[in-house]
Amino acid sequence: MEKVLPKEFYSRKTTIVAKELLGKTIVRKLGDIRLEGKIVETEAYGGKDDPASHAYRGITERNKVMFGEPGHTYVYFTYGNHWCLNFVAHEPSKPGAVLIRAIEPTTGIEYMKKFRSVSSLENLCNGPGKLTKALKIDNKLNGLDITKEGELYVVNTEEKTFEIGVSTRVGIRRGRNKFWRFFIKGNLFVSRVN
DNA sequence: AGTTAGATCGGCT
DNA sequence: GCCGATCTAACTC
Repeated sequence: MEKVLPKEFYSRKTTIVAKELLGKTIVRKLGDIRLEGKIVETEAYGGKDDPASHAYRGITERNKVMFGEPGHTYVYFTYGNHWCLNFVAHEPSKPGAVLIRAIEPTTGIEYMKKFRSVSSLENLCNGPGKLTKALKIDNKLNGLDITKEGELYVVNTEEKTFEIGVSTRVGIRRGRNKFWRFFIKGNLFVSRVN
């Protein structure tokens, strides 16, 4: 049996969860198709303390899941054609979510390539908009419980030792002073090197 | 190798 | 209206 990460895993400080998610495996089920990838890059987004976060200005129809139960997805649309995948993770009564920025594809690679119409493995999932397309993730998966074995969940894969890199976040205007981006050092599938 | 336009949705200083 | 937690394709150098 698989060890699905429980709700308690996500019920901690958002930055801690972002770091802890590195090396874990995302499982995406599409009927009989099974897609998997190892998380190699994440970013933490907070609440009132974080001007870069959607939750900064309080609760809205779009961001309300960031204020809800940890261990659910927050999927949103941006720049006209891109979906971004987040996992809700925070301490009680504080909003927060972890943006999945890159994964290393491990299972179902041929399907992912087809969904993205690219042939290069390195460029398959090395960016937030790319991995959602490869895994066929869109707003239908918003608010999904990822602590249960369903269409999408995260399993605790073998602990391997790796060095964690830390940097400022990517592609934001405000909140550039925070070092809330985490990635596996030296991993080929990280979206960019700082 | 590096830069730029275009795509085109939803939530707001 | 406008701008964003982006990516691709199509250009130029």
